[in-house]
Amino acid sequence: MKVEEQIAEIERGVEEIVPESELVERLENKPQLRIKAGFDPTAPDLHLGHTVLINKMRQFQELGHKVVFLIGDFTAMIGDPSGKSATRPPLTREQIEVNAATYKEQVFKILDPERTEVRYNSEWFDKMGADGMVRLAAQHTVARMLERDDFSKRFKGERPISIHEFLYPLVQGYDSVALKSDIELGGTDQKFNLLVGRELQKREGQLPQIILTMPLLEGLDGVQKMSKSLDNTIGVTDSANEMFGKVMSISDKLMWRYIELLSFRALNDVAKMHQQVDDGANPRDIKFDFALEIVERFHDRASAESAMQDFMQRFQKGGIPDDMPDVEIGAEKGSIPLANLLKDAGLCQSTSDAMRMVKQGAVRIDGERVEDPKLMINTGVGVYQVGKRKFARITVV
RNA sequence: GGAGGGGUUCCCGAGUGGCCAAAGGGGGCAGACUGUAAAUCUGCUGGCUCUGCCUUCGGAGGUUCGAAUCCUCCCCCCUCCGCCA
Repeated sequence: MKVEEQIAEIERGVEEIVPESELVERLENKPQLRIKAGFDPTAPDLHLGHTVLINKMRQFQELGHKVVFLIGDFTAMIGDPSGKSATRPPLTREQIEVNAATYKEQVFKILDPERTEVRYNSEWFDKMGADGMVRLAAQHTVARMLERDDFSKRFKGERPISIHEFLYPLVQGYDSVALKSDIELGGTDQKFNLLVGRELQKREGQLPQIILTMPLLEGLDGVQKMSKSLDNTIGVTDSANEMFGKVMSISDKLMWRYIELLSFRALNDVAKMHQQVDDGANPRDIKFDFALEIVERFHDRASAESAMQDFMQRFQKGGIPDDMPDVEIGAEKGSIPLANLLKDAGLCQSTSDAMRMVKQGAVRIDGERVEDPKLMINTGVGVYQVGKRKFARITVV
């Protein structure tokens, strides 16, 4: 593929390329580039936000380049200070290994294993030793470190910065030296760390990597970045039904952002979708297509279609889903008040909550709305529903 | 070390003796409507054996008929000054 064509593909969705001129040059001179992207195995689960970067890696693979999936098992022990004011608790070796294994498994749903090199940065750091670390630390000045926004804010604000936090960018930068990367991908919050990599490579006499930053994906709320702690994620291990529903729940506006960063559809396809909506098409149908694409990526086509069927059944027709949890609840006197039953079955958080739900008209038994929370339920089976999303087949014994 | 400010329900944040399970906002949930778990509107949002009762406002005591609100001690956070350099 011609360099100009590659550039157009590479720029898709990207926040910033530093410096762009070098990218052109590098592509012209070297047919297969080494693309590095590092991940700290600090949390066990990946979500769609993480996949923005992985999608970009895949794109490079499709253009014929070599991707290095770097697992920061050494770095995980430091904890990335980017944008943070608090220190993370250190992880044990075992936790890191478990997380890393999960990452690999998930990531290859997107990446081509043939064109991926999986590396661990403990490979070189375990051997480096204290003297090596000191030499590395000598490569950078405190003044340069303090150029970083979060550090300088903390410094000016007289908040603590631990010495080891200064090491993080250096360590990440050294990874680029060890891997001889041509390009490093990262989120916009990683820009400083990525630039340190360039710096260190220059000092080592290597051609400095070009850095390419990707935006941080907004979470389901549409405002804050997708993050487990904000509980606004779509996890790559979410069930097909859950994933489909979550995609359908994003607003019509946010949908375009997701499509831009997560869909593999060609750019002119996306332009067509915009046109269709402008011409009066229902954005819901665009979302259906997109949800199918995403669910298929992490499950398979059949599950995606069945998730769509289930979604329509439940929300468009107000029907009852095919599979739901079966619960058995014991009633000591042969009957049990409805509110208590709902709590015991896990459909409501507390009996007070159950009372509220019933009063608000959210509870149905076998499709019939009930209004009395104190209704005594006798032994037998029934399909209980709280709201549109929570169902259980409850057997009272 | 000195002076001051602050810790409130999931989060932010009001409340300075009773009308406070605690304003307002956010988030969440539910209902209506719809084109979807979009948007919009409305309601709910500590627990329970639920027209009543119980527990909650950093912690422990105390004053009072009655305390998130007053007093005492303790813990934690922030600001300014000093010490140090």
